Amino acid sequence: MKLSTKGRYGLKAMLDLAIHGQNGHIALNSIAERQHISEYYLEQLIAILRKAGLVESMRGAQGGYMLAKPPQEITVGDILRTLEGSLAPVDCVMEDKKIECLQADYCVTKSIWLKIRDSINKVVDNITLQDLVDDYKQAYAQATDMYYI
Amino acid sequence: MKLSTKGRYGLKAMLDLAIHGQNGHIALNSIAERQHISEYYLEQLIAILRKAGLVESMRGAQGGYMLAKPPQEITVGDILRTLEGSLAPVDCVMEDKKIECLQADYCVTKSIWLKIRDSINKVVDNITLQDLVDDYKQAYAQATDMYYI
DNA sequence: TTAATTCCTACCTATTGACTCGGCTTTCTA
DNA sequence: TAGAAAGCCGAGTCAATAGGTAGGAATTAA
Repeated sequence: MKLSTKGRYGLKAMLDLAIHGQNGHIALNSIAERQHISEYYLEQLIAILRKAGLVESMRGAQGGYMLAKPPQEITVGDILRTLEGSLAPVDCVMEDKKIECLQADYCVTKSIWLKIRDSINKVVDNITLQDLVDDYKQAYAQATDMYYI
Repeated sequence: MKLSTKGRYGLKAMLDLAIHGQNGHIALNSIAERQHISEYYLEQLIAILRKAGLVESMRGAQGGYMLAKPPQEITVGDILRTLEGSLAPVDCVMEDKKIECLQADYCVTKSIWLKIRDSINKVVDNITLQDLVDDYKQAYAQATDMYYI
């Protein structure tokens, strides 16, 4: 029941963009450096976020990435589900599942998995990037660098 | 963020014991057969549950397993945490973690992970095996077999 | 034109999940 | 008291996945 680095790194990168990318694009390598993430690996993660419409890119010199929407319109849930897939604890209660379980009507544990899924979604859908930016600014009122996310 | 088969199979086995093991011990192979789980694999899982004090065993002919406590005193959380470890989404908020994260005071995402962990625990700690037995009996009022857990 | 940057695809490697197996020990029962 | 029926234990296997590397093509500002 662990989140992978995809979700954690991706959230770090998005928060980095929310903090440092208010005007103009940010190069991937500067995000990777600040957040101590492999640049090559982050490249793959941010491609997923781009295809999901959460970040915008600009190619070429002075290019980079920025948030596609204001940070108060991007939730932690958007980011985590984009990178991790459904946060359901078992496949049978994934939001986007194709095949309905034949035993669903008789299954007594399905309700447990549903409750877990919904409680996780409730948490992550009620925290926006702006909330995290605010927390960050409060914690670092006098600091200059952001290492700790 | 998926539960492994350890947690799912273990819960199935415990529910099987709660339903079929009211008087006397149940042989592992009969649980495995009813629940469609590899007997050899289940052996390893039930060993963990035994060491955690959730089931009791009896060796030798006519031996087997039974719940160590009444089903209303065993929660889904007890079972899942025994088999999966902490249900925390990241290591830094595991209940039993040894090393305190040095950046904990400054970390803005830690509060997210804590909320997720606590919301999962709240769900699973408030469902007992007896609750599941009741659900099962209601769903199967007229059925004889239990395949679907 | 060139340097900086994203985009895309393929590849690698260690770890883990999910079993499988063999042999030993214990205990009931005939 | 022998033998069958169970649990106990440790090792081995195999495929999938996580996490990361790498190379080169395309794009764009200066």
